Amino acid sequence: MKSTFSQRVYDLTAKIPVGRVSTYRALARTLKIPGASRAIGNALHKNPYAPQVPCHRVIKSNGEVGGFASGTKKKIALLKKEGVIIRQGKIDLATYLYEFKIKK
DNA sequence: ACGGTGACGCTCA
DNA sequence: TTGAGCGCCACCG
Repeated sequence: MKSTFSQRVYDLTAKIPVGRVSTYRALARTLKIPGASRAIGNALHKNPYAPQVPCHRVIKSNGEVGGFASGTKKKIALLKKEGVIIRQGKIDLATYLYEFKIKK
């Protein structure tokens, strides 16, 4: 369906299951635009589908929570509630990272 | 149409 | 390992 880059980001983000997280980088790769990691953050920042799109489940590729419109602290708190254990503001990607199916 | 900004990523020192 | 710089793409004014 014709939609903007951001729209696809929201769609993928909404597919992230509870207790799991994804990275800006992973989303960009899924959209076939590996270098659009920054644009991902930009899209989620505006995120018009707030409760519908769990943008707090999207973190940086290095495991850091990254940023959040309501505050990084809030983001971490939400993730912890979801069952994600965070250490030093970092998340275990090997344990919680959710990988999307990369279309080819 | 143009330029600046931004919830990032990677390389180099 | 930590810190700083450059490059990336999409959106807003």
